[in-house]
Amino acid sequence: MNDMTFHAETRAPIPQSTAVICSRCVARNACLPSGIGTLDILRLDKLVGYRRRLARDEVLFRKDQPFAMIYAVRFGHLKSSRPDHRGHPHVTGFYMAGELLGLDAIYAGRHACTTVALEDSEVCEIPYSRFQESMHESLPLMQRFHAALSHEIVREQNALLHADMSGAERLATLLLDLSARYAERGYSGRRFRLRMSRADMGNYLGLTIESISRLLGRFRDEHWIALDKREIELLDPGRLEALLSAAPGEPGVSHEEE
Amino acid sequence: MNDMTFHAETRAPIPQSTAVICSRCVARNACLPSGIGTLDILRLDKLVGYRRRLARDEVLFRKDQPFAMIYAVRFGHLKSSRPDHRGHPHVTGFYMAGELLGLDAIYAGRHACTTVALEDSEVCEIPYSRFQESMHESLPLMQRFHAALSHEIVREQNALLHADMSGAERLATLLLDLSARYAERGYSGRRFRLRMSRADMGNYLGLTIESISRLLGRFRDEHWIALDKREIELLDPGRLEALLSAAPGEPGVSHEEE
DNA sequence: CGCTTACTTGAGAGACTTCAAGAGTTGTGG
DNA sequence: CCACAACTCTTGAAGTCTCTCAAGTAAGCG
Repeated sequence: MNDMTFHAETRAPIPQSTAVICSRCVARNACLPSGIGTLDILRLDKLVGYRRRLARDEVLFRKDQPFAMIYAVRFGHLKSSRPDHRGHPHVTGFYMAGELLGLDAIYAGRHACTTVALEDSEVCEIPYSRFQESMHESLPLMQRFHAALSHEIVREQNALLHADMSGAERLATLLLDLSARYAERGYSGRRFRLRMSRADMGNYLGLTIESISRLLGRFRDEHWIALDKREIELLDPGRLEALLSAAPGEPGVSHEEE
Repeated sequence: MNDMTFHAETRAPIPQSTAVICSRCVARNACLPSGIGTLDILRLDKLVGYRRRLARDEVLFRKDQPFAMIYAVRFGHLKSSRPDHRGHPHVTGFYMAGELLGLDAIYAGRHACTTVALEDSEVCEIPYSRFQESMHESLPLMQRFHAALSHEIVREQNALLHADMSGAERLATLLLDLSARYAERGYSGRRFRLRMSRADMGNYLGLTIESISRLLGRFRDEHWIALDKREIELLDPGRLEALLSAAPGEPGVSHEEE
């Protein structure tokens, strides 16, 4: 449960940059090094010379800032948000070890969202222009990056499916998504800590904080989850999945087509 | 109004493949050739040797099909959809001239959505492996492609902001988005034809067909739009934008931050 | 230990959905 | 070329879900 926790005695002045080696990174299997050869990992090592520590609530980059770096999460958790049409911030995603940040900035040359640390975290800085040169030299590296970009598109599409889901379904989706991502990283997908506030969850899912609270309470009462503050245990993941697959009166058959 | 209309006498047997020249394509400014040099456009020409015609309702590719090509829309309109957690298809986007299709397939090597033509349309086929080789040779081409991928991420994020919007706001967003994309392409952003059914609009926005119908009716009654079947004219785009920027009792100031 | 922040819980209001029916379009075959 | 069938869209009424408003409790931080 206390897996990915990072204890910082100080919160303000934190060492800024230290050398890093991808091939030994705990996040390597979820990150750019995944699936590429030793030679290309060495290339990454030279590229990713520095990492950056962030205290909780510290901003990694702000919307509209000029784009220069992409970032890979080493440990900790971050959230991205961008103003909606009303100017209110809307959470667009949560990020954990191995995931890439800043990809949405390539298009316009400026960051499309603001990203802050949900807890003390560390990210690798990858200068984008040098990264481009490396990709130009290494086809596998380029392919790996394209896959990462494509993956991000698919993830956004998944989030898009929330549109006509009920509150319970949306919350179940988030819990199962987090669970799967922890499991992918070798952590428990059954017990984990919700790094974000109820407000962030609600904002991300398009629900109010009160609805989140009530839904979590309902899930707890149904014994689908156990809950203690932000510690959560999925007692019956199957029921959560069932929430999604079967609608009232509908079989869970996957018939697509328009 | 009849701008992008394509008349096909026959609907079943359609010529499948013809040579194409990017530098003369009407969609070039919205497509891959945009912003790259003449030399690289020639490179694209050699790459994009063939195009494919689609009759209305014809499937371009299906979810889970092996990924081999990306596609660029020459003319016409298409929609992508993927099954939601209930197995019902959910529209993930509408595509028009110059836009790229199939980007979400790079990650898994299989298409993540099913894409069909909303009307008679034509797309360019770009063999992905050969495209990769070209990008490996040409840095500008690679950069252009990264921008396209990043753009797609931003677009998905925009759609994601729908989460806590009212039905009226969602519909206004779609109408203004379509309007802007037509304007970008040199067509009227004020009068255009809705290529998709009310059902598709509702599905995309997470609303029922009845809600779409009622909302369009309300917009018409308020004289914000004129409507005749699927022909629409934005009589007062400012009011539609106002719907989005100012919430009941809220100034439209853009204060971000968590 | 007191204040701020995070979360929980309750009651009423509003928005969208669901169910149901009807009108308008489009396409096809006689 | 018209008539019927299928499909798309519109409109109405009741129901449900989530939001809004309002306290109140618990936890974290100085």
